[in-house]
Amino acid sequence: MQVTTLCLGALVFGEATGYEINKMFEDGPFSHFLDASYGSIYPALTRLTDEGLVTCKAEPQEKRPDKKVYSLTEKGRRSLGEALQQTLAPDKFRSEFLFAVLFAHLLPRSRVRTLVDQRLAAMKEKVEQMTDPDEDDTPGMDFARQYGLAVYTASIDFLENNRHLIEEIATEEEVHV
Amino acid sequence: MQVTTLCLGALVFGEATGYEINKMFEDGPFSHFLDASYGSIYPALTRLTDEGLVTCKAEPQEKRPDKKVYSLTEKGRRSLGEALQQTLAPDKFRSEFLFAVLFAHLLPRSRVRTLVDQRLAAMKEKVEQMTDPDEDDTPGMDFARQYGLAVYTASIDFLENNRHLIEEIATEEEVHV
DNA sequence: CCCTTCATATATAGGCCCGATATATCGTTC
DNA sequence: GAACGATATATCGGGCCTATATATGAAGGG
Repeated sequence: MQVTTLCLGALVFGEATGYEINKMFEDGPFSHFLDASYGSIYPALTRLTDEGLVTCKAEPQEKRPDKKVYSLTEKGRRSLGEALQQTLAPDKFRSEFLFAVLFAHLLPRSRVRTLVDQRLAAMKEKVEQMTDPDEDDTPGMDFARQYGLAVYTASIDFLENNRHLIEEIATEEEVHV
Repeated sequence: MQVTTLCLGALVFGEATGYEINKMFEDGPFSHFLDASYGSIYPALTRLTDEGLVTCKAEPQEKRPDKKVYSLTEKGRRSLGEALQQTLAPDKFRSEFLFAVLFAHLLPRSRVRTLVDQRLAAMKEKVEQMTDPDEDDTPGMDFARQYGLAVYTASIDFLENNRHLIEEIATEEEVHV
């Protein structure tokens, strides 16, 4: 699924600028399970406009670049619907943390501890972000939020209960350099 | 973290060909939390050879392309160690399934049910794959495997217990096309 | 009161990476 | 015997991320 399709999805929730769509991926409702950035969003919106899947009205602003507000067309809505009928890519999880863990026996114990602490902190922050529902969350967003909470909670529990396993196999602290 | 670094990591477990490294990402110990494919692995190995981080010995084969077996050099091992001291990228999760769920209210109920069923089946297959430890697993691999099990189990539980939430908001089955 | 930082807002260039494809052969299954 | 999958390397096209450029107002710290 390409960024163009993700942008169509973003616009289902109302008209938006490229800047606002980017925020949806950075902090907003998409941030927990999708990503896309300026380098793909702006070209995607141009392509979508060319194909008639979105419309663009430029709102002139003084001393700022024109704000380009995009809205979904009927054709765009249909196109999203079709994309959601296609086979979806399987969920994908990428973790450099687990990659590093594979080499725990080659790393100093302090480093392994730091890695676990950082991972735990990051996940706890995510949990805090996701704990309070937003008023205007759609039921789908609410489901995704709770799904995320369940997964992060399980991850935190596992890490806290099993971190000793990898910390034990790490290399002893060296007294001399 | 680039594919070159991931290849260095793969070679810590012993010498290997590009083909075998690819398998580590496709079915092997890396498959649950990393990905890389031929299009990046082969060029990476060439670059690593040029930089002296790995060595390559060609094993001639009859009626087959030469098998190129790569091994880590001392320089390569140090390079991996340094990479593991750098700040690691945060874990990333990408789910087209959750994207689709955001639009559950626009989809026919049968489609939503299919999506959930497929997701559950995929995760249960993962769990089965990960349940039995391999003899020659390193402790790090074992940890990663158990971590994965904990997360997938929690995901499955959540989905089974909450699927009704999104199935209820889906569009009623249409009797007429 | 100034300076830095952050937020708003669009856009592109460089480089990395995935997916598909090409080539060649053998073993297994239908 | 036909089709398919595994073994094995390699490249091309296109998509995407990171960093950067440009411009300004608001807010906060010193």
